[in-house]
Amino acid sequence: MNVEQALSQLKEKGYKFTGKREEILSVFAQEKRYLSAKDVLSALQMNYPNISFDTVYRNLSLFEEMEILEVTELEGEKRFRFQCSTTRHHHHLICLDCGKTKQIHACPMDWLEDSEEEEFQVTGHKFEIYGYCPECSSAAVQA
Amino acid sequence: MNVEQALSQLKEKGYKFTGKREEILSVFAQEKRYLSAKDVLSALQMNYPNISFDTVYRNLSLFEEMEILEVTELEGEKRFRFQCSTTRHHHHLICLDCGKTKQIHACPMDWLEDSEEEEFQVTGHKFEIYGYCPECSSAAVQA
DNA sequence: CTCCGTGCAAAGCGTTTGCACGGCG
DNA sequence: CGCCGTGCAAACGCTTTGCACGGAG
Repeated sequence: MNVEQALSQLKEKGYKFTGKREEILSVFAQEKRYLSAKDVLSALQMNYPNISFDTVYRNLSLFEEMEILEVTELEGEKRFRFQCSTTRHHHHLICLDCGKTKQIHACPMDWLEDSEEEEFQVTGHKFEIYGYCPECSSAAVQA
Repeated sequence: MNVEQALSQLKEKGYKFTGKREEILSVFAQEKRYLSAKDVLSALQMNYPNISFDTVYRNLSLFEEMEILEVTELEGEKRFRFQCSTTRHHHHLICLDCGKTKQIHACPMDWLEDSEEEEFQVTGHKFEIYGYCPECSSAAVQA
């Protein structure tokens, strides 16, 4: 997935093309890490000083719905990142400082014995590993 | 862990014994599932009609700090449950409807190849399976 | 008698929604 | 030129905090 694909997906579904939408997408395309709504707002304020939280939230929700962005909830707030892969199921190591991620292709659900979940009607799961990426952990040592 | 142990732990650390604290603990001891602050408030309002959210939150935080309760964040709100085990690491299947849980003793961290996490300084992880317990899924069918 | 625990009220934070206008298609 | 996207403002839900009083130790 890249910005062009996302934009044409918007067009297909009858959503309009706007400079703000393009820029939100390019921020995610460049950063490739988890960002909060606040992060996105700050990034957009350079070129759009009057942009509001509403617009950011509305577009983030739209992109989530269209599966252009992945979402997770971390420390009480939603974080979004560009979809790594629409086809392959995966999990992440997540840097608690900068939001950078590393993919993990193994999924614990594959290893569970069926007996473990047999009584429950399973609808989803979450597996995330938290920590600090090389850059952020070395910064922490200096501080 | 049971209510008595929790109460004596409070005493040890110099915290006072109050009827509300005891009742919050007994609610968790009886329910043995994830409850939101609102759930706890409702439960306490029977015997303490004037109890406030502040008291509930303050005590939940205290119990969390003392490791009497486990916490997770689900659908934008904190949920608490009585500590299953202070010694053995575990994960849960969680019913999204009633908060009931089923322990899973296997931990995906044990199965990961070390290479996967070598660059990150890992501080924690979350593995939860969501779904509906037998009671709640049969209720859903009827509805 | 001394703090700690509590209720009240207000504020805090992230997020959502109603409204009217302006710009994309 | 019609409707979607936007900014503004207000409201929302969950949680936290300042204050003064009352009850546990």
